[in-house]
Amino acid sequence: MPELPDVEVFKRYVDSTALHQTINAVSVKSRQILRGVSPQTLVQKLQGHQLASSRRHGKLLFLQLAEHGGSLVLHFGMTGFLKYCKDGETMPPHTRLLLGFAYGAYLAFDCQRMLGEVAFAADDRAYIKARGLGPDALQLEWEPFKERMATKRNSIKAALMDQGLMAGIGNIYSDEILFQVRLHPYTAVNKLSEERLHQIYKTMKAVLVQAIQYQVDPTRMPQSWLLPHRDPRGQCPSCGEALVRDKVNQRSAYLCPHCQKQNA
DNA sequence: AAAATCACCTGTCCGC
DNA sequence: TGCGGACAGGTGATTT
Repeated sequence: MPELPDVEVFKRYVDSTALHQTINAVSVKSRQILRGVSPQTLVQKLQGHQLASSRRHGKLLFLQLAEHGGSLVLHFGMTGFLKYCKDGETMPPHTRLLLGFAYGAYLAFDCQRMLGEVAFAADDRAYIKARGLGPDALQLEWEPFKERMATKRNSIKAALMDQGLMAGIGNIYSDEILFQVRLHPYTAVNKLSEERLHQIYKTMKAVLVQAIQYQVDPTRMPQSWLLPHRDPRGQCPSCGEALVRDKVNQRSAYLCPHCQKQNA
């Protein structure tokens, strides 16, 4: 679930629910998801403070404390999500971190597979740099996009998902972008014309922006998109041919063998 | 230096 | 019905 559009939806969810409330309880349910911070330190940094603002970079969500107090950093792995629970609502089943607010509400970070991470950053920019992340995919301009792609020789799908090149795109949305530009995921980046690369860039932006507008819900997305059909038994919404599941970088890549030819 | 491979977790679904 | 294995929208460390 949690690629750039998903995390953006999480950000807006937090913005509309959990900001500007004093945190009066911090509960680490699974130490294992903490990255580079002890439970004690996390409690000390958060307890008695408020989440003042939020910022997303790629798939990372920074929940910023007021007055240079640093940020709680959330990475959602493959199964992470947030749930703001009002008084009486039960927390989700795999809650790993729980922030309790006044009046009984709380914010739960649920992460079934434990591949998510909770960290603390004194400085967001420094943290992003230390993690080796490239620019956010929605902030990246065409020229730097082109220059960064020019250093790559591997497949276009792997390049789109390379978080060091740019941050935010994962397996699902790389498939969607490549479907919409009718390009085979194996295609080598250095075989692409500048014109083709520009199409990819424009499509990437459009897909990410629209996915957020659709609340990352495939049932709201146009039937002409790949996502609503991205299933082993799915059919291409353009030509009706059966979709194929292939492997790129150990990940499942869905594509239409008729519409997405290499060298096209 | 970049690209491929494996490892890390939990839960579900598929095929024999 | 039962069980092993593949698979799931993540990344990091290690090897090539």
